[in-house]
Amino acid sequence: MGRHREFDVEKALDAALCVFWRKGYEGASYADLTEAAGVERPALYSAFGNKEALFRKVLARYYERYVDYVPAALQLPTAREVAAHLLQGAIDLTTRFPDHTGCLGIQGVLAGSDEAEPVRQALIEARVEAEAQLRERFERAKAEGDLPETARPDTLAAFLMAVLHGMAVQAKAGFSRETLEAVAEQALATWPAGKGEGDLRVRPQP
Amino acid sequence: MGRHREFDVEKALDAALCVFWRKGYEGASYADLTEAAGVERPALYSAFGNKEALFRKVLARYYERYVDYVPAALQLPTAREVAAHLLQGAIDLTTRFPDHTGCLGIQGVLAGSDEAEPVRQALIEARVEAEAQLRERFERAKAEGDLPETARPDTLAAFLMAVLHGMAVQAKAGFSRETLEAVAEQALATWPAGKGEGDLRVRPQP
DNA sequence: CCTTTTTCATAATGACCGTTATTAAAGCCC
DNA sequence: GGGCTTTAATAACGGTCATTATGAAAAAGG
Repeated sequence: MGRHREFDVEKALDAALCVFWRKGYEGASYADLTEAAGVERPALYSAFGNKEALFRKVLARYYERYVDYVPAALQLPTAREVAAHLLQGAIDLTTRFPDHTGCLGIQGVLAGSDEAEPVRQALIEARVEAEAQLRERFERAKAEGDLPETARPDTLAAFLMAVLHGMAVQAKAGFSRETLEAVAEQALATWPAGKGEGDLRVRPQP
Repeated sequence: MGRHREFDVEKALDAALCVFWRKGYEGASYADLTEAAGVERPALYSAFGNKEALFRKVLARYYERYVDYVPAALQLPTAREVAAHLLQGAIDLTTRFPDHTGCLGIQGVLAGSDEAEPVRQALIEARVEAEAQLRERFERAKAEGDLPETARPDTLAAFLMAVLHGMAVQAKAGFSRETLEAVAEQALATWPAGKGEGDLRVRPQP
């Protein structure tokens, strides 16, 4: 029983996602959030809890709906394809929307006040977990022979994450998709070749 | 004539530098700044102007005193040495101080409120200028033959900057110096060889 | 229809933000 | 040493922050 909720929770979350993406966790105020969502303050609190809880819900949504290329990439057959797909996916994500470029997981809280420390740690943990998945995938690739015996899966994972993070910083600075694709290609040029892999380009032509 | 200033302006700037480095521009409050500097609020205002002016002074100091390895690197004889020195310098800078890791130029304002937009743009411009200097250096290297004719100086500059930014993000997340050195080595593994350059390691052993 | 329950909107909360009067203290010139 | 200038310290400024009390509006049950 009781009154029905009038606003669309999904749309409100999407609006909050955009605001956090653009301004980061601490840079986004409730004035921004309520204006974007078209919903009054108490409605956001009753629906999502406080600001940190709202951000965590938004972050989960972000990973589900925008960073879904990561699990997809991890299932590709070779380590090189995994890396190439991750790079291309990150470029798409960080440059697709002109009004909120970059990556929420990076610019959410890179540095901030003590009050934002839990959120900052949450973002770090998410990145660490992603890197661990990547390392495990490359260990498998090494076992399967599509990475050479001399390859270091942990280093490759850390390197790839560094390039991804750096491209996210550049995307937030307004870099073009073309520039980022050149960066990705250069990153892949370093990629150790497995058995019978000679073509080192991002998207091999037939 | 008039009363002499009692606090050390240089030390106050150093203190503010540390605070901004740790918490970013908007994350640092005047309560933090005055406590770190041991100086009351009005003294900071009369000596440096408002928060943005203080940050810009701090940023200039940061480049002078901490990022001085960049102009030094640009004068090295080969493009590869330039890249290697930049990578090593960034690793040193971003991991040397355990209480303020990462890079002020990155985590100062990556994303923030509208009020921080001018500072954000200033940081972007500084990075763009650094990348332009790097590109020019690599163009010279190409002309001098220590980069091959197929090399793209703009791409190499953007790639190197991406790796540097990514390492700064990782350093702020607490990554160890050893990990970052492995990342740097992997980044250099792709480096296009000039005439008679075969050794692609970061620090060649005798 | 009336009560109950939930949501809505208005507006207020205390705390902290960056910034600045205001007043007292300290040093130089005449 | 008095007048003048600059700095120091206290305390306040208006504004915005995240958060919430309050009461009206709306829907369901009995």
